[in-house]
Amino acid sequence: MPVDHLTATLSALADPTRRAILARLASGEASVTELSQPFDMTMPAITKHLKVLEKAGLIARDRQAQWRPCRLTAAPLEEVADWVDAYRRHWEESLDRLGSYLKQLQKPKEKKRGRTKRSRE
Amino acid sequence: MPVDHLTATLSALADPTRRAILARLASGEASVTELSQPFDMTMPAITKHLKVLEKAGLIARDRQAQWRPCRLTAAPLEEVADWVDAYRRHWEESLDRLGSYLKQLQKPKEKKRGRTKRSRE
DNA sequence: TGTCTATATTACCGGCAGGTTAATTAACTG
DNA sequence: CAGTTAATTAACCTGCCGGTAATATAGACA
Repeated sequence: MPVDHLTATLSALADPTRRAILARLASGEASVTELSQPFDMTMPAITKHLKVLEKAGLIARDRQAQWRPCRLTAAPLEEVADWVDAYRRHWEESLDRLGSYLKQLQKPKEKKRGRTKRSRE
Repeated sequence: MPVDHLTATLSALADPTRRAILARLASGEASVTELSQPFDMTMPAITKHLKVLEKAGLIARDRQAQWRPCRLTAAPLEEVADWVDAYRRHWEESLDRLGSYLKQLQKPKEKKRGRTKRSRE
């Protein structure tokens, strides 16, 4: 129960079962029993996972008779997207470095040795 | 030590200390002592966090004399970005719903003629 | 009413995550 | 070589997490 919103969201997402639940809910509401079908796991376990997701604000629960269907509320994911996006430059840069490293492998260097056989650019 | 790559990454990111370490490394290499400065935490604790980050492939470690500086290797974050992006439609949709709800509030001309002096909020 | 169905709650357990202190390795320095 | 600095390892504690079984609650329906 971290006050930190992002931490709560990422903790919730860190479990594969919970991600699977979200994936299922992406295609529409579902009851707890429905949600528990694909998993080799008892219902209380699923209920616990749902509580974690609910606290993170990733799902919401309705109440129709004895069913308490869940639906996806994806808003907190935007915060995750924003956070990770701040690092986009870094992973793209490393791809660039890989690219220029490969390029550098196939053409002789220009800096160190003064003027030798330079190719274009 | 989950085999699941995405799970390892998200688990690593779920800790605020580890995210702070990544943020620090985004501005350049740092030694373990440097990294531990901002935190009220002993060095072995930091070492453990670094191990988690390293297993997730989010940092790499060099070796210069008795220092073992860390640097950011952000590649795994791309997987996170891709995963969360699959849900972008869902949170944007809910924003759309909010948007049209607000719009509907301030111009009730066609469908509903209400205009019953709602309190703002 | 009683019973069936769907779900939640309680109590419990094993294991791991995150922290500590103390000891240890590794590399430089005088 | 001894001493210092940097970092890791070892041993340990504690609390939470993910699971279980058993029980309770709430609504549907005979």
